[in-house]
Amino acid sequence: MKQATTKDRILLSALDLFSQYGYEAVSVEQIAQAVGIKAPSLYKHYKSKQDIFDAIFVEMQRRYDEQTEKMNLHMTNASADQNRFSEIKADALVQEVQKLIGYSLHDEYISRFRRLMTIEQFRSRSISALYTHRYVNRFVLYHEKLFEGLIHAGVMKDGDIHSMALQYVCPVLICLSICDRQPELEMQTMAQIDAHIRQFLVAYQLNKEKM
Amino acid sequence: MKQATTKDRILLSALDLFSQYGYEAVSVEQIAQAVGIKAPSLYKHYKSKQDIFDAIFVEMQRRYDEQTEKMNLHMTNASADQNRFSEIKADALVQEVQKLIGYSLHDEYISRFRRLMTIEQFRSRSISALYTHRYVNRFVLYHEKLFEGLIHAGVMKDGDIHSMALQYVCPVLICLSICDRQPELEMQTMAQIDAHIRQFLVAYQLNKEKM
DNA sequence: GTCTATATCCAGATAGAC
DNA sequence: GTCTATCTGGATATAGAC
Repeated sequence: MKQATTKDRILLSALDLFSQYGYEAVSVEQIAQAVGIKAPSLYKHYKSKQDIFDAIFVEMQRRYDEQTEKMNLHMTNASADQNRFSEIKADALVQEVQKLIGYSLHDEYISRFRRLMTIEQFRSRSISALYTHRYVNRFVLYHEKLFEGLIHAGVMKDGDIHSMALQYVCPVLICLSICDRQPELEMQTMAQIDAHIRQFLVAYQLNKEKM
Repeated sequence: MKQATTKDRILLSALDLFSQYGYEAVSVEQIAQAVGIKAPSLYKHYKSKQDIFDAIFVEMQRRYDEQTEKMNLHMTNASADQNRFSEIKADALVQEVQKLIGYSLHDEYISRFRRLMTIEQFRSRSISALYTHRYVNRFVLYHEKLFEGLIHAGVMKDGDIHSMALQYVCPVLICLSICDRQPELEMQTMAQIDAHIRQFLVAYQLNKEKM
């Protein structure tokens, strides 16, 4: 575990500023100031302002891949997740989702990068597509598979799995976006996620006694 | 019905450019060029670039109020909506939602302003709050009231109305944001909204025969 | 109300000393 | 690897002719 280099600190400061004000609105001098150096010194680490922006994307892609790899280990056998779900203890499920959301909200790289993506999403096709994939479809697709298995296992009511996945995932995503925008609402938003998950289970969990 | 003045055309062009690239990234010269004049001419209509930005917000607030007033006339007696819903013909409901979404997507002011809000949402508290209210809470609150009435009328299953409203509204909002980002996905996204609404009715509509 | 010319300013980036 | 000094371009905005 090595300490953060100046190059790393520049990247994080730039990410912080870009994610709040947008790329164009932030000057190189501001970034340098946040790091505690003068603007020209910064050019020893990155060859241009655009270079810093690009480096942010490379770094976040690296972190994303790293994370995805871990998750794959955790669920190559997607059945593992299904087993966890098939008991569907509401309390445990809620806690797990909230833990993930909390991480996603408070990690200084992940949350800032998501905000950066949000405000730069209309600038290029590739960013648009990346946004939809990473912040919407990935979660929907995961839950489609999960629900498919749960229906097959007779734990969940049958239905259109894509719509069910949307109904489960989208409220969480919207709550996340609210917290990104208004961190002061985090507690009450978390409570809404709690209620949402429980209501979803009421609506879609198969009541075995009645079968 | 008077034709658009130069001042109006400046506002619309600026809105168009700001909504794609952000305020800072757009130059006054670009706006002028889009209108077909030179930058200095623009200062006869607005006293600064910031003044144009502010005028956009004033104009959109005016349009919003105008729209809201119409809707209030249409539903001061919220029961009117409940009556429409209480029959809940899926086809009609789907069509109505898709019509609203289509309008919201293709109106040259509304869609651009929503994109502008999206990319400027982190720059000030007031914009953040405005965003959450206008693009999330307004719809959730409306459907909470609606569902409350429908449950009371015995048309819909009982449950946590806030969560139910989230599950109905959020997938639509997410689909809208996808279309804002990737207009080429509009058709398939509309189909997803269709399926979502039908699935929601399956999950939450009370089956009267079984009562 | 539009233009050309111009003032002013500031940001990104480089040169070169230490 | 950091600094000061500086170059350069481009942006906002103004002045004043038509």
